[in-house]
Amino acid sequence: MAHLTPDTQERPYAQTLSRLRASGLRPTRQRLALGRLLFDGGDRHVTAEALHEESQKVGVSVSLATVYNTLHQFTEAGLLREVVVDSSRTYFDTNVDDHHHFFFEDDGRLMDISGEEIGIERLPSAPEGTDISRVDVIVRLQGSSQGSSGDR
Amino acid sequence: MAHLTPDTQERPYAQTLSRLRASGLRPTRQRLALGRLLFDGGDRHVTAEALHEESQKVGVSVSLATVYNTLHQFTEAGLLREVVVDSSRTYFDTNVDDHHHFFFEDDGRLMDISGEEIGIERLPSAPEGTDISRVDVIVRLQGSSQGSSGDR
DNA sequence: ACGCTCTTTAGATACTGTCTAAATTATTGA
DNA sequence: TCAATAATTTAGACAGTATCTAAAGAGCGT
Repeated sequence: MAHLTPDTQERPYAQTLSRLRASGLRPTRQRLALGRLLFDGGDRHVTAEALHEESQKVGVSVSLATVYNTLHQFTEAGLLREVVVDSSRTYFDTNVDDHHHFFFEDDGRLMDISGEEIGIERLPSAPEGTDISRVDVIVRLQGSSQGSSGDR
Repeated sequence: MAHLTPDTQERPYAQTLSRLRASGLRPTRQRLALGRLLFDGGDRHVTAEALHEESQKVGVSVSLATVYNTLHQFTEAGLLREVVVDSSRTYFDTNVDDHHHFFFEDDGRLMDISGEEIGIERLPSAPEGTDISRVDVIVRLQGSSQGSSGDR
């Protein structure tokens, strides 16, 4: 539990660099830049499009295809987790610990619910021949009256 | 609880007809046909594409646009529920009671988990200014070794 | 049957995401 | 350091799901 090393301030790419190495991914300019955006400064929920835009704003030129590639590679490497809450967008979560989500239906935002904050009892056993790969709990919310961050 | 009137055999469209009337939707040929496919014979999980194909197989000509329209209208009317488990497809569930789902990741099938079979404790309260519209629990499964019904 | 309104429809359009083949970049060994 | 090799990036084509448009068709009250 608890977050990993946040030596963020000092050597910006150190964290991402070691993660890439551990996953056998070459530390390219693009992956380092995206990794920095993703992993520096707390948990995040991003879509490919959003991350792509963000990287452009920060002045890093990365193609959309690479953003998709990278997000999937990071996911395979266990650095990210896919969250399915909206059938038109795929979200990636930098928090890969056991946890669940609030989903603000009004503006498409996600918020973590830590694994301890929620409990499931009487989970039925998996059908013959299958194994449970994950249990997702999504608490859908409506009526957000805060015109906060993410716009649409 | 328990399912609603299954006088299915006798007057095939009676059930759909009354549902349409109750929702203020005109009982058109298309809606009746789709309603029959959906509501006769137990709970179902369908995608728009699948329902479209199915209607063609049964010899009912319905455009894809109409299938989408109808599924959404039925959902608004509370006759169907949308289930989000896969970011590339939208599933519609004819079971609108409180319940959850098994999702077979291998073949994209869904299976209901009744509301009683699962229990949630310690649900965190909704953030300021929001209300919980629904809580979805998705139990993702892998390794189905049964080449049963739905193929892909 | 008439007319008003709701529905349906084909086809265009939008959008997310993937694929391809060529150019670029990282890595390795000399 | 340099070239050879392999991984990576990229633009643009492509695929799939879903929506939109405007015109034709069908239900319903009178």
